[in-house]
Amino acid sequence: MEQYDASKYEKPSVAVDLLVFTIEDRRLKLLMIEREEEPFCGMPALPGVFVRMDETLDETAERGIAEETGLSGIYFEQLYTFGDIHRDPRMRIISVAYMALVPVEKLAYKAGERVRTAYLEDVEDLLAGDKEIAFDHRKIIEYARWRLANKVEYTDIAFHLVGKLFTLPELQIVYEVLLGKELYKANFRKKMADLIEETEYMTSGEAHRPSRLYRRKES
Amino acid sequence: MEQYDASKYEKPSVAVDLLVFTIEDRRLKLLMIEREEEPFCGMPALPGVFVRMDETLDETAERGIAEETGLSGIYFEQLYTFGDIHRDPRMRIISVAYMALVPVEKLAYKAGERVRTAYLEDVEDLLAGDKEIAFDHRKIIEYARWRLANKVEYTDIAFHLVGKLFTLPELQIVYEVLLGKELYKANFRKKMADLIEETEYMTSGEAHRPSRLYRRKES
DNA sequence: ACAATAGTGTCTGTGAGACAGTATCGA
DNA sequence: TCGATACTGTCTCACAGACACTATTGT
Repeated sequence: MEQYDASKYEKPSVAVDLLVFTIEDRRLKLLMIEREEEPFCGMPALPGVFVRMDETLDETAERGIAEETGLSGIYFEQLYTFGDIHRDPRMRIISVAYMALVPVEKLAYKAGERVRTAYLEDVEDLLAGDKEIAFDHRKIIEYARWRLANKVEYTDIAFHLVGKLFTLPELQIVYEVLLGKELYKANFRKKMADLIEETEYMTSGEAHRPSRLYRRKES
Repeated sequence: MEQYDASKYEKPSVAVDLLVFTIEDRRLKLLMIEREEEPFCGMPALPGVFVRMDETLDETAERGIAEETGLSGIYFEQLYTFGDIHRDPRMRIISVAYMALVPVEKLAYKAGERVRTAYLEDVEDLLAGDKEIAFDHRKIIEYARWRLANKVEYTDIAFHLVGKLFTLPELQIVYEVLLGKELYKANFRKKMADLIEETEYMTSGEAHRPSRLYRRKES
């Protein structure tokens, strides 16, 4: 890095692209926007914001999430950085992709106050077929989808897609959607046993046996 | 991203920092350089290069690896992007960290022709104590160390740290060093059985039973 | 013969997978 | 009572862990 005065050279722009995932009606959904300008006008795209000089990448991501959803304090993590030269045909933009996970109730709660026109799109539908997606965002979404399926197997990431209190059938649906396959409830409960704590609460009002509510064990 | 003309604003510089790992004498080693300028003059640092406008991030990483080691075609992957505001006290530099893995024989072979003064440092020694490391490179190295230990458990990443032909005891050492614990050879061999193929070759010349050479199964 | 390392056979416990059964609500 | 979903008990099988044993080289 020595012998190189960076200020003399042309620099790329740096942006953060956001993948806000949630689960609704047993389907994985992603927050998308419809582009209203060229290039890729009219096509679905990931929401994104440019990195400002006075904020870290994580702060940029937080700001972007707040702008799109009105929410703060939700779970997010850096995904990958995409740096192909012409990924944006206008100019060189390096994009640091961030993935956020929100329980759908939180998202619904803030939907009315949303600043920009963002909508939830079914991820499997979006990726199926050859539907066009702006920029290299298809690749980004495919990578995130893959990472999500992977991480659910060896981390507790699924808990970010349910609320503070949840039933085991509800949590099981999250796992099933992310893994793309059905699980046996008996085995699922055994596997989760060490990660959760019973509460005294039960669901009610539905035409079948109520379900106990659990919380995540802190440990 | 609309309504924002990036060209009007000040932009950060983007660099690629490199973590070239190898295993030597049953220890994990990392290619480091000694800084010869302020800031952090005299301190160990990761080699790094700035991203040029006409190359992707992967190409930047390849170029950097070639500059430091003279090698091309070795395994590398993007690690994480570090974007703290003052991680470089001179100016805003966003760093995309890349991790490369090389069998030590390859590195030794090219050591004579090295362009810059880089040297191998024992990673555990480097991270132990409070030895100072330039920039936020300690954090980057710790993250890479953690990721390596993690990935060895659920990927085939360890194979990149041995040559095309290797003995099972040799491969086991790689696993043991990355995991930081000893393994039982009988169990290790069973676990590897599906991933490797016997060759007709054996080691020779050492004062004990020769060892069969294997290669990675393509499958 | 001995030191040193390579390689094998086998027992055990744990945990995933599979499935059949019981429990409890509203209608 | 019935439909629907919540929840439990238990069998099997694969595999990780542990350990004791045998094999083959150079000196």
